[in-house]
Amino acid sequence: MATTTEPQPRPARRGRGRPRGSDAAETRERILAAAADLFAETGYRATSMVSVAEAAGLSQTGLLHHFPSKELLLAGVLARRDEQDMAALGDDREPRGWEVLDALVRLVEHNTGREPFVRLFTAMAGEAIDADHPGHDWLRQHHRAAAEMLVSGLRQAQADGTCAPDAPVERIARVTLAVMDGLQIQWLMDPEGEDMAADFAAFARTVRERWELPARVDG
Amino acid sequence: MATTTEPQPRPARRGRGRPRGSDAAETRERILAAAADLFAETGYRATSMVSVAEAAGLSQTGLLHHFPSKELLLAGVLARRDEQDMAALGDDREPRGWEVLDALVRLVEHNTGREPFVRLFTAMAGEAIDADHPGHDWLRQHHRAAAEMLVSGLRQAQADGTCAPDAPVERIARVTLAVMDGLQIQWLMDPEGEDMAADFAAFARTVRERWELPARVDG
DNA sequence: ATTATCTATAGATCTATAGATAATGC
DNA sequence: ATTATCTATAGATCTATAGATAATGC
Repeated sequence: MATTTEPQPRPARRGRGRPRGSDAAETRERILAAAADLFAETGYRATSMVSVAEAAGLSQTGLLHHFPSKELLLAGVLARRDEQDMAALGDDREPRGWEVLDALVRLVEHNTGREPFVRLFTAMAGEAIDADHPGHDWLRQHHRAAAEMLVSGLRQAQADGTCAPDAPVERIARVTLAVMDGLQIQWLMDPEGEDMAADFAAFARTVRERWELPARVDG
Repeated sequence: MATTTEPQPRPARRGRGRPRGSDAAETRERILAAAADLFAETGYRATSMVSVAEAAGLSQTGLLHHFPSKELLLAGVLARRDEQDMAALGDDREPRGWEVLDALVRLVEHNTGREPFVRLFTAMAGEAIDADHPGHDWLRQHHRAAAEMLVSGLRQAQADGTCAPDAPVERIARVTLAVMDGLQIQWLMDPEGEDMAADFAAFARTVRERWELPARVDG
């Protein structure tokens, strides 16, 4: 069931010229929101510009005025997604030891409430593996950034003695992100049935149990 | 880089009627192999029947003779994938306690050598989340079967006392499969760089360390 | 007669360009 | 003058049907 993207009836027949009170920024945002939902459901390649235009309530050429090509539209959608991701992470951005893991747990909890957002990522993770996909670099960048955040947090925990020095931090990072991505797929297949937040939190707990050291009481 | 699917030059100009020595079964297999690779790279929806026909070395209508619609072609590809999966698991099919986990570790190792196969699954996992996708039920079935295999193995381990009775077997199953799926994405993004078999084996070890009990020595 | 292939083609798309038109902003 | 929208349309596809033709198998 498409929650978000019923093809908006264009606000009255607009006819030719520029409509009274049209707002470029607002239209752009409407387009990006519609495109994000459609790319999330059907993927980038299988989504037509016409369907995006319809969902955003303008003609296909109206859409092309704001985004001159489909590829530029994707770029816009992905950039917007990154901004939203930043906003969701908030202060959790800079890693402070084990708190990176807590931040991820909070992020997964937060994602529970924004299915279309998660769906967009999963759709991209599926189709942008192909090196020729216009979202390929974005996906690589996204993975790299997430891994670096986790690794640098864990390294910091090792530095201040709260994480075992022999913990394989890079492996832990890769597996942790794999759990996140994998649980998202399962959750999207059955959003009512699966509790991905609880599963991920439980996984995070086992990681800590395995590698956390008691904080030194010095000073 | 497409490893597998260079558009096969059709074996000489074939012209109209039935070619001498044509073999339906062999042609079908050639088609399915080509389609699997293309669906794996570009996804189902974005792959055209013409491209499949070219890769298999016949005309588009020749392809339609063997698979009367694109949807039936997908069904054929997925059925073939399941058969190959069965073959790869072999005797590991029936779960015997902790051995299910070993079987999965072996499967991941095996998958390291068949990138297109893994790619097909990941592509489907991405696009078939959409309930309208013709592969949706297959994906659900695939997940269910995998989870059931793991769960029943772990339950058996609990029954014979080698797994802690309070182990959350269903959660362990979900997280384990999530790790598999997630590592596949990372590996496909960089098949040289990532060692998904080692990562998964390490994860499997931590699961056992956490929940395995020493076998009772009775009898 | 059945089967495996092809050519020709219909009918729907799909992306993008060209150019008209009406509102905004200097 | 610039901007936001539209109509019209070109040129590529894309799936599928109709029907011809040559080999196979009874």
